[in-house]
Amino acid sequence: MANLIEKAKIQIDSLVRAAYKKAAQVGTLPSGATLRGNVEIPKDPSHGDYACGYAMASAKEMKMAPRKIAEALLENLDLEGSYFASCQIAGAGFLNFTLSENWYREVIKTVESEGSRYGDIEVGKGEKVMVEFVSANPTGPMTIGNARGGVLGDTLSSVLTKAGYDVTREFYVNDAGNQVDLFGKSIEARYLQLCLGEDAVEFPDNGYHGDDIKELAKIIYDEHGDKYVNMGAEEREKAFVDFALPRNIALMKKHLERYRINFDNWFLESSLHKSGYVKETVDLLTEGGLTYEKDGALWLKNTALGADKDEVLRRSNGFYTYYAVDIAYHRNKFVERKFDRVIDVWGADHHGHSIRFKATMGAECLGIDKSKLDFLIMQMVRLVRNGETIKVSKRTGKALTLNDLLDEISVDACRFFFNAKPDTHLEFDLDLAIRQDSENPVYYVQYAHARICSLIKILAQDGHAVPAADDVDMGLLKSSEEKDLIKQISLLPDEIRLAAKDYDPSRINRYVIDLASKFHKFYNTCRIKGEAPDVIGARLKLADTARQTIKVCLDIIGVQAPEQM
RNA sequence: GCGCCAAUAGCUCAGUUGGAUAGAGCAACUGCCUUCUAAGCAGUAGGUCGGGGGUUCGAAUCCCUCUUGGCGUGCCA
Repeated sequence: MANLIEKAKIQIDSLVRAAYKKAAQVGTLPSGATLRGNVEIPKDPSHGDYACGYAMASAKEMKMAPRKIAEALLENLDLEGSYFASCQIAGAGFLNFTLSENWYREVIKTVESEGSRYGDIEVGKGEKVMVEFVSANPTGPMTIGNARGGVLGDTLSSVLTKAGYDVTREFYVNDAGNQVDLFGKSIEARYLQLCLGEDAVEFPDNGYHGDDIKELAKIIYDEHGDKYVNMGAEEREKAFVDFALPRNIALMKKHLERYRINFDNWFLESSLHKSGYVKETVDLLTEGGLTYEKDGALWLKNTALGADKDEVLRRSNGFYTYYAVDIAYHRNKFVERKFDRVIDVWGADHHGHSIRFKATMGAECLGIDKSKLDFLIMQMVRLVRNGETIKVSKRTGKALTLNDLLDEISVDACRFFFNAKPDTHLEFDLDLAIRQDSENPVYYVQYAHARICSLIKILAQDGHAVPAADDVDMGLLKSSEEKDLIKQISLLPDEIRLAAKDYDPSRINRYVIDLASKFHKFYNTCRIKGEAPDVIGARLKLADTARQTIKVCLDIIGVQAPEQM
């Protein structure tokens, strides 16, 4: 449960503070100054393992040259028994620290004792968090956009779990409202076309043109023939929706499971209507003086809450808008289910909505603390095929579905690919993705894992088991490749912290690629078989520690860690 | 028009939240397997960090402005 990086940084901070105290007592530095600045890991290894810029940051207050301050601090620095072997002054006044054996042992021992829980930290303090994601319309199959949102939401949930939050994954099912009516009308039109001929019925404006709608009509037709032709339209549409919607929802569940996403909860929009919760919520807003009527519709005074425009809550035909339902849904999340924090993973096409919606959440009468609602806005996926951008749209039915995608690309490759930084536009080149097998970085990482497994197996045959950390002489791990690998391993808990703080699970991808790279370098430089027994033990232990850490990362991303490739 | 997001090597992207000489992976070129997995490693080459101002010891990073691209601005969701 320890964040190794923080441990090291905190230790440097207290070591330097102690040094300052001593220097002030001796009189080489002015007393009473507050030491400022922070500890970092320099990107250039020749600048030490850890570095701090206290001397520069304090120069103004102490009215001394940064280098002079650094010298005074160094003179009074006592590294005895610490994680650090030495400290040097460099550049404008940086204090550069070099790690000691104590530290390397600490890392190996931490991974050994924490195992699959390595990387777990406690910043979340058990807070109840909901991550709502995918929430695709059940009127059709999930698209490539849902593939991205799915991985982001799922991986973010895993990251937050490791960061110590109590996470609930939720899928919001839009099983009511306009688009469901349109769904029914679309099936109806296809059905009647089957019964009466292509030209007998006009397809509704804005209807769903996808082949999946035709298939649904065909299934109904095959089973029931033309028995619905003479039925009243309303009754018929309802029958079709009652048949097709649960079927589509079941299919989404199945496809998401294939994609290794399992939701804790599937929340039905219709439940909010049935229980009267939508009406109750809108009434609250009216009582709070935040609504008005215009042209027969009920409006929300969202501008009074800081938004750039007002919103319709109830249309003149008496139906509630998605906006009203969304307010009710979020009131349910916070007020009824008492989540400490809610994260909605939305596409960039809902960005404007998210800003206005956040303003609405500030309405006092709702009893919600709007700062507890966060959005993870992900940019759109541009699908490219044969060098051409394909416009993704469910309405026109041209979208590539998630399930079709998984027929062509492995789940591992797909999950790894889509776990990219949320705020960049992602270009998905289908031709490239299909032949991505040996090119995809996911295989680079998996290969490292398989290599280690094989290594351990072969050495076991020679009678060399992976030793316990206490039986390893850390002093034998002295090459830069070995040290770099241990240092990389030590970063994981801090990566979890940052990924959780920034809602950026793609950090784990970058981290584990780096980790695999450090391992491959170690593997090529440091041989194991044929070395002296204590060297074999130390290196085997290091390799196994790397293996465990890779496994933890792949588990977070939802990618398999193969034992052989 | 207004709002939000972006722009870094030929391509896809990093850049530890203001730090030291801007980094990887693909693609190109050169080496390394009779020894633990070559799906790997080492090396070469590739840059006006979209343009211009400003803030300071110090800017790819913060502020202003312009350019280009994406998304939004519905009694759709």
